Amino acid sequence: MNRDKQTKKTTIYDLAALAGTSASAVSAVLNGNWKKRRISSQLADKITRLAEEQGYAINMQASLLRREKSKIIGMIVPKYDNRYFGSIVETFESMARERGLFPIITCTRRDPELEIEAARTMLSYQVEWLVATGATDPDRITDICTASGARSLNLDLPGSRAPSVISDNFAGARELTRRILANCERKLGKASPLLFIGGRGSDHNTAERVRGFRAAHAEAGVEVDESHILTCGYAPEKAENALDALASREGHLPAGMFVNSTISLEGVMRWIRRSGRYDGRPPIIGCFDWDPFAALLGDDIEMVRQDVPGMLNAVFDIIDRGSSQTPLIEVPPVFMGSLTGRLPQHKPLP
Amino acid sequence: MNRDKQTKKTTIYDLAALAGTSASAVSAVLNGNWKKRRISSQLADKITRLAEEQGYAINMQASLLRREKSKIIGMIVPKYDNRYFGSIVETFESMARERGLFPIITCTRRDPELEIEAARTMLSYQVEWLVATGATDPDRITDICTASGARSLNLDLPGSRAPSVISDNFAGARELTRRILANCERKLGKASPLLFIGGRGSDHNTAERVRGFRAAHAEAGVEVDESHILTCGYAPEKAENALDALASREGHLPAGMFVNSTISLEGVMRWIRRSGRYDGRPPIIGCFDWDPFAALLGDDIEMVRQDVPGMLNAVFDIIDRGSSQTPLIEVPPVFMGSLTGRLPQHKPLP
DNA sequence: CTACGCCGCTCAATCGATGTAGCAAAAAAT
DNA sequence: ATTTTTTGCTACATCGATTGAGCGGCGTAG
Repeated sequence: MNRDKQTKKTTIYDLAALAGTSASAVSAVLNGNWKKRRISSQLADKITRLAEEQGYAINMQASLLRREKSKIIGMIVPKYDNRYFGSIVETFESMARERGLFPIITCTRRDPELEIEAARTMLSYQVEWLVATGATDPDRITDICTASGARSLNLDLPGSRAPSVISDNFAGARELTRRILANCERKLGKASPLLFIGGRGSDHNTAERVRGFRAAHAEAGVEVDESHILTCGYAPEKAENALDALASREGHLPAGMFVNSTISLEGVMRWIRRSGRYDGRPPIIGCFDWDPFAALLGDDIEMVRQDVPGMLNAVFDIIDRGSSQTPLIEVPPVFMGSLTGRLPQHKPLP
Repeated sequence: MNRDKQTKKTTIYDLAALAGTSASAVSAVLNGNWKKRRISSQLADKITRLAEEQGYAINMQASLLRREKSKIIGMIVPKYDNRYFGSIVETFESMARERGLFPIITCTRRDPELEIEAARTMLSYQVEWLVATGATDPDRITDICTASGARSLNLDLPGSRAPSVISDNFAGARELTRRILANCERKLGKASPLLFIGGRGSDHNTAERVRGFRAAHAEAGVEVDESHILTCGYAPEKAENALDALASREGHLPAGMFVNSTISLEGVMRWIRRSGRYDGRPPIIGCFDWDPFAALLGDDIEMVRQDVPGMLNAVFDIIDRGSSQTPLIEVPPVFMGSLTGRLPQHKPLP
């Protein structure tokens, strides 16, 4: 066990040699159960000091190989480039760390292949839990995890074989639509049917939001124009193209819009600027998602903010309890003005 | 080596038993060097098929413990909540994966303690490289890495003991300032000294940007007002507070502003709305950083976009070459209109 | 004076994958 | 027919940390 200072890393065997003791003692001291193993505090101190001096860092690979629990928790996310997912990832990381778990996160760029590959890779690293955020095929991921003895959990988009935590898309969308309709009425004298743009028609969230959109129209006695429901996908360009197509086939454009995400809103805003079709009388806009700058764009653009801390509290509740049911938890989103407060923080551990 | 189907994971020993062969053969087949080890293709096929059937996933902890290289690459970032860092992380991940490296990323919330702790944790996981993004004390991280035989590399903020890849802050800020001054002149008839807001006076980037800011003023023959250089920190609230303080002590506010990041811009925009001090004649704004919505805010808010793909190309050039010099690489940022194109993608591997 | 227990530690097996060394059988060379 | 080479595989040590079992020595009770 002779090692060059620079090249090789210090191991417990090196420390044992230096301290004139055994590797077991060093291990026991450094992982904190030296009391249980009846190591004297003199020896403990000596070993601790030596470890410090030598800049010892445990080899997790070795440690995890031996232990039964890895304390690693994985998350896959579609993108990092908006506030919603950014905030999910940041909150997830700090809540995981609070619990002594090591978070590993991977961005799958909305690529179904990559989602599966990422899940497999994470299982190779022995994750105990995998949180699949906005996954295209959550049940597939659940199956892969189950086969490897890991637990999985869906966030943002629900699956049927693992617990799912999502926004209350129906109620959120209904309330958002109400507000846009009210703004229309206030500004234009009367409520007129809105445009729905963005999202995939096939995904649960978009379907629920369309349902809320319809419900609010029905309440207000306004008839929905079916050709104005444009679930064209999430990318900004897709929204732009959809609007181009709509504008070229219709002379009259809707006075108000329900935009299904900030990603789509990016395309919508660009199109409004570029096309000049709304010059003078900008459309009344509501967006299912929040962004600090987007919130400042119009005079009163309505934004629903998904309650990220609330959703992650629910996620970690499930993890902490380790329950094996598969509930669908719907967290109400929050309505907030552009200049007012912030979301509550996630609740710290007791 | 008898295992319950559900609870325990399949290992190469299980597969060996099923195939009636040895663990070495299984290992050789599954990691692809069975030709070299002279395993017959019949056996290889059989093992591959069995692995597939059993849903075998390699135990990376065991594999990495045995191998000399981990192929793990770490990155620490201050925040996920803006486009700059989001894009850095996303590009980093995909470039790492292209090279067969496994990226692990941690967000340190601009907390110096957490930076160090995160670095140590990553070293425990045997990272071969650690990219410290926007670190408060990059050299400390370099030292910790060196002590463990890992390489490190600074991104966004430079250090002195490891290679650093940063934006060309001086030239970028000078050009941005020129443009803001030109916009002032165009709109107001004459160029007047600008306000500089955001960033930490102590950090390299802010210092360089202030230098560029001064250089452009000097070129234009405009004198800088020293009391209008507000390096108040990055958080939105800090910018708001600084503007409050400025407004309460001065009657006349600057006609134009150089905002040091989108984070600070968030506070600046909120303040402008809230205070009403600029009603009617909004300030001419330039921002050192880019955000799609912020770009749409004013009529022509100037934004410099840091060349993230370019910076990460430089980062991975260093990693690929494995050179041990410590250069400071300054990547020119890009000026782009709010409605025009996108940054070039990172260059794929040959 | 023996017996029993506690203290403070060490030994050695183990986790799963890897790779070197080596072995038996078949094929090729002499 | 014997030697050499090649083929196709197995045995075993190894990576570093963990942990159950166990072992001397000392103190104390009987």
